[in-house]
Amino acid sequence: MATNSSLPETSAFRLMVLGTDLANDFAEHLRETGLTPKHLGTLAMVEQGFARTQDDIARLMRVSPSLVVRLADQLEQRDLIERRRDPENRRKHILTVTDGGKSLLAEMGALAAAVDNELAERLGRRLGGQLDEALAQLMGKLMEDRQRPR
Amino acid sequence: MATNSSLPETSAFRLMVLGTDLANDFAEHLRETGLTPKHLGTLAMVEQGFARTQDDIARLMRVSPSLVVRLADQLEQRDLIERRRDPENRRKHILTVTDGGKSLLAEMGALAAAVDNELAERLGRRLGGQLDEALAQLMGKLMEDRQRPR
DNA sequence: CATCAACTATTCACAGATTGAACTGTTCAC
DNA sequence: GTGAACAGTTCAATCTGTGAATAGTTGATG
Repeated sequence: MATNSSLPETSAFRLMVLGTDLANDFAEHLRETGLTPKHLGTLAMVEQGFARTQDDIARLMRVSPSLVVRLADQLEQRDLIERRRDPENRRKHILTVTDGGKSLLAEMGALAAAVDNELAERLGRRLGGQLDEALAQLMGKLMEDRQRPR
Repeated sequence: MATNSSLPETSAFRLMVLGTDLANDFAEHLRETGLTPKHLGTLAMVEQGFARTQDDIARLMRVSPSLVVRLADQLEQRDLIERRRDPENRRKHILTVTDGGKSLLAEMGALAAAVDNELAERLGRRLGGQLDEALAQLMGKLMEDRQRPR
């Protein structure tokens, strides 16, 4: 019966649909800033310590290095991040989130928290908690997997 | 403490990241066909009975009607769907998935099932099952919410 | 039944996102 | 010291996705 996997009945598909739909929500709320969910992802990865350089971002988010240049350019223009050369390895740019960046993250964090509440409401406390736990674990594993291997 | 919602620690954010990452996986596997995850979503929504017309697709996936035209064009060119006028309302195009379309869905379903297995493996049977249940409920609610309201 | 607004799909031109190739400067191995 | 690999950048080209304008269809309203 495992082989009777109608695509729409899989968790993978549902995760994709729900995730991209949520990305649309974030995109809508970011529209006025001229930023995209990828900009937000960049900001979050840096603040969280998962990424230090542009190369890290490219690997974690699976986008081309040239796109990361653009994302970083635009974030820098808006004073949301700073780029400075790594003294240890002058090829690298070390990224840091500015106060403005943290403030944007907080704002989007509030939106995310509202969504979380809606999820909890829809699923009930118990199942909602399980979802949180599962997602946290998967996210952790994803970040772990992408730390080194390309 | 609910207000100390660091964006990267929210389920909403994780759902977005994991979902879009998964969409990349699907996109990669679809690359040879020249299709995108949105094409796949269209196919799935139609087969599943959530969508009958192009307008339904636009509403469910939150994309512009003009994009749906293109998606449908390309799916039709590849004989994955059929478009025929609704006799009851000749403005509408009723969409149906062809055998070829079902075959592609099955292929992608196999990929999705493999991902599901990996999820189950990573989370353990119990938590994996909870994730499945939560996603199924959320997906159902999403489809329900988008049946009528724009 | 004539009119007009809403609905569904379409076309088109455009803005924005993303990539790959070519290049610069830097580091590291030999 | 030479050359390969690495981090970042630039540029041109492609692909996605949208909004505006349009056509045909339906339904409501007078």
